[in-house]
Amino acid sequence: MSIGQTTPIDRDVEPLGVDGQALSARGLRTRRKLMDAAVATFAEEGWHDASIVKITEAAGVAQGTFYRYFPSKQAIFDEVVVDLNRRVRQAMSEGAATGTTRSEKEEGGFRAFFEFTAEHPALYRIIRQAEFASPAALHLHYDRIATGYVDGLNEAMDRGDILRGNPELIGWMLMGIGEIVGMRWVLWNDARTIPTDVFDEMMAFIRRGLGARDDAEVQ
Amino acid sequence: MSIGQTTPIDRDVEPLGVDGQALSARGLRTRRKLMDAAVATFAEEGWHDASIVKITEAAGVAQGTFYRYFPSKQAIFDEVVVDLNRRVRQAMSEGAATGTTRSEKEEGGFRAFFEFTAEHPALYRIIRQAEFASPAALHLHYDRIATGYVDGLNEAMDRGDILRGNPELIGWMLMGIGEIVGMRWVLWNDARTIPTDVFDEMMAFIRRGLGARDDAEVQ
DNA sequence: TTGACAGATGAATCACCTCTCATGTTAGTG
DNA sequence: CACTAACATGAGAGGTGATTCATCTGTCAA
Repeated sequence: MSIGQTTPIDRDVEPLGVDGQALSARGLRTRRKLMDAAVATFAEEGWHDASIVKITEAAGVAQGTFYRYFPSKQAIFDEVVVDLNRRVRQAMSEGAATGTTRSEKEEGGFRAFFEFTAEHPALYRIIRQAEFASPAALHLHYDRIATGYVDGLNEAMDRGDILRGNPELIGWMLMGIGEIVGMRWVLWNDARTIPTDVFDEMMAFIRRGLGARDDAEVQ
Repeated sequence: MSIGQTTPIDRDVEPLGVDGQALSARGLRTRRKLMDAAVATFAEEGWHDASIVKITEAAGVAQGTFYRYFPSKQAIFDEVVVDLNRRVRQAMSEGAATGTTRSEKEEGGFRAFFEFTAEHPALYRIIRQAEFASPAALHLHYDRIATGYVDGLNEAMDRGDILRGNPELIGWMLMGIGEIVGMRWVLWNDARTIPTDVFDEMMAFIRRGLGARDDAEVQ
């Protein structure tokens, strides 16, 4: 892969109850219901208005049940961020893997990102919350995505496919472009995906910025 | 100016009290104290933790006084966003005006943006809040900055200084790059300004992306 | 100096929140 | 089929928040 996720996507660990005990199948099911409800509720209502009452209502469990699985509202929020981050990187990685040429792979990652944005607007809304709700989770989210770009960029530079430069900076710039274009043309348009002409021009800008040479089959 | 604010910066209107009455010099002073306190408090504590109690305490007035000037917490937040937006665009516009060549002007706007970010971290923190606290204000913030780019980009295209393309898209991409690079290298580094090498490489990436021809005196 | 009114006050209201806990329920095992 | 450990419940304890309002104070024109 050229420019996309190459670092392996971290796997879920089987979660425990607050008491540190392993969970039964039933417990696991309840915990998942709470996670799903939390994603939806945080995305719709925001950190503060997403109360435990609303989350547990959406999950169809009692308030007390929440505290069998998460020590606090903060804890479930952090886990939601990590979970969404893992999923978007997974999607980008898979998107990049579909192409054969360097350029196709590059585009595949971006396209996957925009599709994920369209299907999970929660990602955006929750990440923006994280500035205050959980700065550490926010940091981690951006860092992990940027890091995902670095290996691919280094390889592309080694092959002479793009100009040599600071891969971290380039990774962050690509992320910034993707984020703002996704917000403007996917989220705000309430679109299933980004308009073709916008996507194409964006990719052309990026290719010129990277100093990309013409396409070549990768590997 | 080439790529920077060209649309005139909207001026403040003299504000009124909640009852619609004009304010005396004393009232104006109190209102300003509340605005300043609100910027600082929203930036430090976030939308929800920035209570009216804390804002009025920071301003040195009683809780009740707040409601003589703002009908609600929401109202002062919106006004804070509009105010910061006006100030950052002002700064970018002035930064762009210092250069003589197209390229210098282009850089001047970005540099001013990063300096503003370093001096007023509140902008970032408050804008991210706005996703939930005031989506309309968020929308307006980004739209106004993007619009500011459009005229400059159109002129540069007409002169043949940069490749022809969708100026709105380009404006948004530049904004996305500035925002994320500012977050990573100014805010997170707690830096007085962006490192030179990062800034230079960012500008080089942008110039290539724009398809900029070599420098020429503007006008 | 005084009258009038804009400006300022802060206790009180009502709403809602997180988190705890004593108690009830479920499901799988011997 | 009884037992028991894991699971689930929801009422409330203990807080905090936005907003209102009856009342007081400062200022300035006459």
